[in-house]
Amino acid sequence: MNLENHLTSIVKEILTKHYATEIGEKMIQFEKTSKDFAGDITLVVFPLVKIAKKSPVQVGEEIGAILKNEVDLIADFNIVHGFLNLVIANSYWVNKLNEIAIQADYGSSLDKGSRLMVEYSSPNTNKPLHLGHLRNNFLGHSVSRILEANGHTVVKTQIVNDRGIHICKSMLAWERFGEGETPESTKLKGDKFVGKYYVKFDKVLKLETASVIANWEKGNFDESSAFEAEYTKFAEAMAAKEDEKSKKGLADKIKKLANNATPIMRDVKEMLLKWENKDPQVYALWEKMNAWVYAGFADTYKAMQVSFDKLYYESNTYITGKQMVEDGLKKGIFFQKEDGSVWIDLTADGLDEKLVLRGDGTAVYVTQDIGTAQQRMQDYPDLNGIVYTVGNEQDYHFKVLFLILEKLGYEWAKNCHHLSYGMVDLRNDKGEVGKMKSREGTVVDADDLVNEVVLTAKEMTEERGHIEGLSANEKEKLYHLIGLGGLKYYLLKVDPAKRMTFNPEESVELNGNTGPFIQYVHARICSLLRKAGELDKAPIQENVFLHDVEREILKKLVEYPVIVESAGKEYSPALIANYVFDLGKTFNSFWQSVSVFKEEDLELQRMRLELSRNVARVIKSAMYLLGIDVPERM
RNA sequence: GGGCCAGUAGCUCAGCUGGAUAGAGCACCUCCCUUCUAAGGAGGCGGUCCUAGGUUCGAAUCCUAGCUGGCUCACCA
Repeated sequence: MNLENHLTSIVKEILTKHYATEIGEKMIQFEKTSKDFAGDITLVVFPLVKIAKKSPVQVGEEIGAILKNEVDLIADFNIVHGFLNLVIANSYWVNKLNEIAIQADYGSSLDKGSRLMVEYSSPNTNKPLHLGHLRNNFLGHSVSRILEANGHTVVKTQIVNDRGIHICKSMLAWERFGEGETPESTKLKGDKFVGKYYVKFDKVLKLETASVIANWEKGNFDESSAFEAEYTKFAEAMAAKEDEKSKKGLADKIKKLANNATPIMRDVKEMLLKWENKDPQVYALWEKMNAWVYAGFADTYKAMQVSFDKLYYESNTYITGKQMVEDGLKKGIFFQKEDGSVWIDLTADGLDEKLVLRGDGTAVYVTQDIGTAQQRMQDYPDLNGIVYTVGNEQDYHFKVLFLILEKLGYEWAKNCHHLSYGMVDLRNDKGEVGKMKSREGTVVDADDLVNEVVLTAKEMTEERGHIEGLSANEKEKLYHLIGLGGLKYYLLKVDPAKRMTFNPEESVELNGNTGPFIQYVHARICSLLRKAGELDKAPIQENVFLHDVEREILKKLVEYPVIVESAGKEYSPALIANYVFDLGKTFNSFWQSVSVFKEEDLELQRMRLELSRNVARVIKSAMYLLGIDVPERM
């Protein structure tokens, strides 16, 4: 039982007896003692003032005296305003250290949880991974480990977005403009190679769109008569508007219309249709280009040190989705419009009507998501829920998806959770903050960034010169461990729900609230333990003297399992990151002010080594939950 | 326009199930390596917690209204 619960029941009993009236648990509020005052835990006396009918200070004095007298655990107390600060006996903390020291997986829950699936990454196979994917991958990977630490069995997965109009775009561009070149012939990484053709398609599309609009403006609708009526409507509305915002909105609508009227768009739609009909030529092209992309992704995932247990492919699950939509249509859950498109009406739930199948019968995004969920449940019958690590621009999408699954009658729909995270903004040289835009070339490529942080780690480490004696191979591993650890920590320390600003200099920083700072604490402790040699495993005597900073460290160690639990409940690696930084900082303060080997009292020396050893264990464990390795020297 | 999210130090962020004088890191300024790794430590400077009301013994935290920024409401994914 933790200290707070333990004290709550004791205090409740004593006060009920003393004041001869029932004291509710809600009236007994504990909180951490402010570091400006002596004490380990603080009772807020305000709620008790009414019952005792005395001033807060008097009530505090009274209760403090009773507790000190009757409870061994409480060594001393002091009152500041309405706060009763309690000093817990040293022996309590020392015994806690002895308990922690013999627990194998300290911090992990002993309860058997359920089986969960965590989806993350889920890239499109038409362009390389970028900074946004890094946040996604690190989050998903870390949350998987945090859930495991909470007793769950986790299946790490992704849905590979390997089909759809966007994939056909790079295929068409390569077929038309590629002249047979390959990743091998160009020495480009496969994902980068395919991404190049996606960009090429976009360029051609823009040119064609511009020419379509130019024709329309001249009243020339030869090949796009179907668009004439709609265009005229928008154009007239635009001429009537005065303000820039409305004008721009209408201009965008015209652009979208013109997009769809371009020859290249018509061709790519035809290609998608062919693909869904398994046209052999289109299918072979698709397989070839996807293979290039997967080879590229594999390298990136390896460098990022993330992994998956099971992969799902949209190209496979969208069929299940389509079948489910057809079944749902028969059951009356969906309805069909005149043009053959299929919809679901969610207006009764405060949402809109939502398309689930296009007029030409092809699947949309949500169609395959429905199928994917169903397939996962079939593959893992004991699966209790799915966690989707996807950016917050899709909040609405997941509301819709979960609601559709519920309406289709799936019980497990209510256990699905959208782990929504904010986008990563960039800060440019001028200090302006903005989104990544591929058009402006401000997309931060995942491979480039990983290479850069590793290189910085190498330079910094060589400068320090702490690692003489390591082999070249060991050194390379260390640079990777430090660089990547720094990057992961940088992206994980922020609350997932919040959008964050990416600052290139800060992401490779080694001082302050950073991954390497924490890794360094671990390396220092390892150095200390190497010098100490074999430790005596006997429990520490409970009457040893404790410095304030040592008590602080012990309090933090005791807190660790609570942090792991709330990180699991909130799907938040940031809680772990902040905790472990705080632990490291406190330990550094101890390191600086308290010597281990100069201490003449051997029991004290033993306690300090044991304390240090367990700090290192918790750091290693917490960093593992973040997906970060810690070195023994750096 | 409807819905969702956010606004805390010069910058990046904690704190938000109401509690003490609102905390870290970076940046800037002082000190501390003959001592277990200075990728460190000790201290200083720095705040209308977006604004205005309200609830409360007590509000950065809860409620209401407004302001600012973002996302979303596609036969895109």
